[in-house]
Amino acid sequence: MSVLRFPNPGSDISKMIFTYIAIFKELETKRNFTHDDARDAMIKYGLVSSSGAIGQEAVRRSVRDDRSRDSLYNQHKMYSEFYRMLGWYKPGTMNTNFNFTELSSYIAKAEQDYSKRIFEECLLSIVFPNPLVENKKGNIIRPFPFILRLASNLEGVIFRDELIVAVLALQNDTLVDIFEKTVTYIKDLRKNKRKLSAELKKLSQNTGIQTNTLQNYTRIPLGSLKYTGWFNRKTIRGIYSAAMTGFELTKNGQEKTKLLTMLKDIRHEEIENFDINERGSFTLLSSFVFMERCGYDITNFEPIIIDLTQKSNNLLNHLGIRHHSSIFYSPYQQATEEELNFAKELDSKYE
DNA sequence: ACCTCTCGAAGAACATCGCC
DNA sequence: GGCGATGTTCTTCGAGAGGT
Repeated sequence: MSVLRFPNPGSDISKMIFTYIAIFKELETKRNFTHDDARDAMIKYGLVSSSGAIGQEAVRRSVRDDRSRDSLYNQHKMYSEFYRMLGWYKPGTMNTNFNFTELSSYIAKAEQDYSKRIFEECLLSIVFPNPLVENKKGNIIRPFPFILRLASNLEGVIFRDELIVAVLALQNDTLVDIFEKTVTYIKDLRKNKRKLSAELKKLSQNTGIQTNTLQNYTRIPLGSLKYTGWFNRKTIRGIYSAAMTGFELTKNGQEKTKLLTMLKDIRHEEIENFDINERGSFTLLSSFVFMERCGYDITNFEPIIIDLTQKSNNLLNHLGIRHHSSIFYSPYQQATEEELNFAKELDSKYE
């Protein structure tokens, strides 16, 4: 039994995006930038504080001999975990330095609306396992589509602690009937609040993780549900015995859920046995689909897309994909370095 | 080969505020 | 007045660098 862990740098998503753009602007040309480099960029824009101070004073107060106790260092460390999940950072030469992914320039240079759409797509594409973030626990899950689907099958509402016991604690979301089982599980919990609390406590005991900490894990997920406008946070009465803060699907969220049902959720494991020509072509193809879903016009690339579809034909058939628009796969978050390099080279040949 | 020590990743907790 | 959200700070642990 293990729990999917999200870092807890905060829950203000727009700030995290703004921070990313600031870091990108400062370090765009730097290869293998470190936590300290990024910290300096954050400081420059007044985006972090430490011990009640900002700017260089914050740096001064934050620095410890033991780096693991350095608060600003830790802040960026947690940001970096999330950016990696989103496919915005990729590992550099070491575990402690980073490079920007292809997406970075789109995010930083995009109009406000585009950066939000890119965030949404990346959020939906967060999936474990993946090559960017190690997850030692081994949970297999694409959490956000699962959450949307759950809510829409449960009176349009989901609660924080349900998210922990039913989603973060889920071991494998690809098992047959797992979705239906999870719905039933939550319906049963909803008979009374004590049952939910008991489940949370049980999970805490089984995993050795404090309930406090488990709740820390939900900050980014819940912040994201709000930021995207898929959910509203409000006091919900009538589901549990007492009134409780919950998250209610908006019209926006309902539409997104519906859209997702038409897509084929692809995990890297399903394609890893194909040869690199197929995988590389598919990687490039999926990047066009990804950008289109972010709102970019790709009609000019139609001939390339047709060619790539042919080149990855076996793979697409294997997945049961008839048209590229149903591909639900983020190359920035799921593809290996080998596949990305192949795709890049292929792309340059088309120009 | 084994030992030691450092450091970063991961994990946990504290502090405070606002709201029901 | 208690709960939840959030920003911030503190703790644990194991990998691996470097010494013997």
